[in-house]
Amino acid sequence: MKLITRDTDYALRALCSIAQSKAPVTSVSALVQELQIPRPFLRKILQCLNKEGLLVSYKGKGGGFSLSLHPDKIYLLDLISIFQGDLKLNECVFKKQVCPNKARCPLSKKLALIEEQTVSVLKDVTVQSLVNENQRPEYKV
Amino acid sequence: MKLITRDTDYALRALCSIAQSKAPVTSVSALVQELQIPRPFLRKILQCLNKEGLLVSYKGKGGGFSLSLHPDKIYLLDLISIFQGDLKLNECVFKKQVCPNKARCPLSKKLALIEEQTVSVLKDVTVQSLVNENQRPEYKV
DNA sequence: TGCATATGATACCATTATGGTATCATTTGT
DNA sequence: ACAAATGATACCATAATGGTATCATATGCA
Ligand code: FES
Ligand code: FES
Repeated sequence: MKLITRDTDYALRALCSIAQSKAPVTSVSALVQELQIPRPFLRKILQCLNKEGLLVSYKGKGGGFSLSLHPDKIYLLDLISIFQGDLKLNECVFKKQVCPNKARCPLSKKLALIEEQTVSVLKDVTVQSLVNENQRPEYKV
Repeated sequence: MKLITRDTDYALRALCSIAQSKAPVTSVSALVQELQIPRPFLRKILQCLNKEGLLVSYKGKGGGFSLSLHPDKIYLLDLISIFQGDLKLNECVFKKQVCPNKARCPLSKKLALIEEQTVSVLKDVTVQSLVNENQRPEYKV
């Protein structure tokens, strides 16, 4: 079971990379160079992030992307939401015949608890928390 | 993100149904009748559970399946393991260039924590815990 | 003994999600 | 004007999921 899919992953890496860049804008080429992500796929992802308001784009020569939010305000949970939809673990195990009394269903309760715990753990993972902090070299890849 | 896939779900329902049955063996026909699961798919699942040692099968007229373990010893986690493989949330976000220092990666730690919590919540979900207990009608479906 | 009824084994198929390409249009610095 | 960048969009390949189809084998019973 993948909690984080490829596009979310790539988006996260790209955002971290842009956040760490000294230049005011970062081009796709620079990111491809650094992250080794397939160029057209990365472009699609960045365009999406732009539409979602996480990036600002600059067209034309010397163009590229820059963050439109402080790295502290870019949450992994938002990326997951964008690329994978809302984190819903399981609506109900009994798909067709829905539980007559969901509130009393023990499994349903446990799934809800797991979801809650998961969100709680992920909620303070931001781009900021992944870069620079203690100079973690792994996130500069 | 689905924590529980269709076959795991169906297997769980079937096992609960067999556990609740008064008869010594339960036929596929009876289960199809009760659970409204596509017959050939259910057969495949039951054959799998038989191979895995969770069910005993009886061929021929009047045949069917019965539990080979006490419902208390049939864990949802085992079903998940059988049908979905081991519950690994994410080996590593950076797929190709693996972290030079995994132990220091904050995201990796969080994913491990989530996995741990998830297992911890699920580990006492057994067939027994889902049937009869307080006569929950929803699990008799 | 023979047959209906049940599971065992296995191969195949349809749909969807994921991961990725390809192409052309538009903007912009020089 | 032109090269260098992104915007938009349609398409494609692979794998996972969910499901079928078919034939072989075992068994209870008339
Ligand atoms: S099975 Fe639907 S909520 Fe319990
Ligand atoms: S990114 Fe691989 S363990 Fe942190």
